[in-house]
Amino acid sequence: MKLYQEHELKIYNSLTNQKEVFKPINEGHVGMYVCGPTVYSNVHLGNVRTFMSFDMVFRYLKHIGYKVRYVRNITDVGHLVDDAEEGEDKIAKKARLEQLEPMEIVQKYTLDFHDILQKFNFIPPSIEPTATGHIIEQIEIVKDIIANGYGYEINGSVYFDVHKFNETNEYGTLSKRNLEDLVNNSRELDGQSDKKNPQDFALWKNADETHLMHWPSPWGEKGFPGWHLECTAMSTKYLGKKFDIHGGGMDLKFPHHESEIAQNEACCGTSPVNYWMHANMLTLNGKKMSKSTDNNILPGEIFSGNSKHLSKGFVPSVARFFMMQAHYRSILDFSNDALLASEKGFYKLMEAMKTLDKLAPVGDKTTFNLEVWKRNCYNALNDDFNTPILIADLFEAVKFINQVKDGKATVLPESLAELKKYMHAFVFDILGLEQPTSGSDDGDALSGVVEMLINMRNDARANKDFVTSDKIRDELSALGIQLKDGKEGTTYSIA
RNA sequence: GGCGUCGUGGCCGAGUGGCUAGGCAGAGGUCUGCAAAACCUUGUACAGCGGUUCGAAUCCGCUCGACGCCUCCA
Repeated sequence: MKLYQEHELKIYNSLTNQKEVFKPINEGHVGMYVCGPTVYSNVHLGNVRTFMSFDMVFRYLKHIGYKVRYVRNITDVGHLVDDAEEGEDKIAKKARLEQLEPMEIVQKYTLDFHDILQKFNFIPPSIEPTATGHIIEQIEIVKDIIANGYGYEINGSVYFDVHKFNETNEYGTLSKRNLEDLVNNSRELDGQSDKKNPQDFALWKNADETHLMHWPSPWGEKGFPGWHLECTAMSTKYLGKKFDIHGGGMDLKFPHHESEIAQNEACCGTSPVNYWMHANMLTLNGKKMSKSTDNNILPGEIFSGNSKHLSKGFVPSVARFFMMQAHYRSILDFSNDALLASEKGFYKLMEAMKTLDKLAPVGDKTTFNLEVWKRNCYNALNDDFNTPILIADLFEAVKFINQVKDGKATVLPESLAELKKYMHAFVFDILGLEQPTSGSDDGDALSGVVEMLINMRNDARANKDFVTSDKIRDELSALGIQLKDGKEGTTYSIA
């Protein structure tokens, strides 16, 4: 089902720094890899934004008819705390600090990660492989890289020879750096290194006595893989030596993604990815989030409102809507005020969706150009997934829906069905928003009680007993139930 | 120090060589017993200074400012 074939999907490719028409390697299929979290602490909000952007990409690709294999890994070993020789594995360090087995840490934070993403209404990826589950594949790749002359072994560790690689290939194509600059601008790192050059990176590390996670390899009894290696191993295994889309946060461009390219070229003879996509950072009150300076907020704190940065809690879809109102390649600043404004807009949209579901066709023509509107929506998404523009178009439809409700516009049955179909697709399927649960759905006791009070209030109003009617309205309002008097009678919503 | 991104109306946030972004807030109106909601009307923004152009907020240069990466981070 190619819904809008005549308007091609364009993706901004970080490799070329321009928008390119998307052409998958295999017609009708898309392979997409996104670097997942290192599960050594609670997933943080910026991380969520990145994954949310790709969740939307995943949703849209599926919507326009692609069969998508979406791989998002879990890094559960190998991510060093720093790049110096004394660097410690993040998982291992946390395990030591919390006095837990490394795999307990991994389990704890993997559960947290899944819990948070589920609350944000993410669609799970097709495959969610772990680094520890692919040690053999990683060792094989290291062997290939050594065999091809781009890796060297020293004291049980194996490093990637960036300088050697640069003689035959080009290192730095993605991050637009050249090796010479890297050499000249490398910071001096403390600690002596086995590396030939500071630019080299670890493929396999020898594990010392204190290391809890280790595996046997051709280079020693105890060792563990380097961070960049897992993504090469897992993307190659599940998507092939060359695949369509690779995503991740902007900050992974260098060195992580750059190294992935080098590894892939070194072991497979080809650059791994056709379209590199990088999501931009989320700042908090204008500054980068950082755990060390407490300019930081956890996703769970948004829901509870239990943060000094927030005046109240917000349902997950509000945060999702807020993020979708910005383009994924723009820096987005998270703040209480911005969230409050988004919340209002979000509920306006959700109210319109409820209205739409109940709307009946009226009149002998449709006073809204559905075709143009639909095309605008698809054009927005096809233009590098421009969700802010899509949302602006959605509000055009909201206006129309409310006008029909108020008898100021008309809609034919087929147009209404079409509008419902596409509004649902855009709002729920693609943006991934969710209608907040409220008691206004029929059936439960609360709605019966509210209906009863509405009837009592309307009786009072009919008798001009406004003291009573206002009392009912005000007290319901205090309980978070807001009454709305419309032409068709009184409705209500629960905050 | 090197590389890069960005600076839009009260706020958030798109876009762009000439044509309405949108949301929130504000103002006026319709509706209402009064509200709320909804609807209608309303805002002549694009850091500063030069340059290119018939025309620039959009292209170029410089200045100032913010931010990011270069070092674990999405």
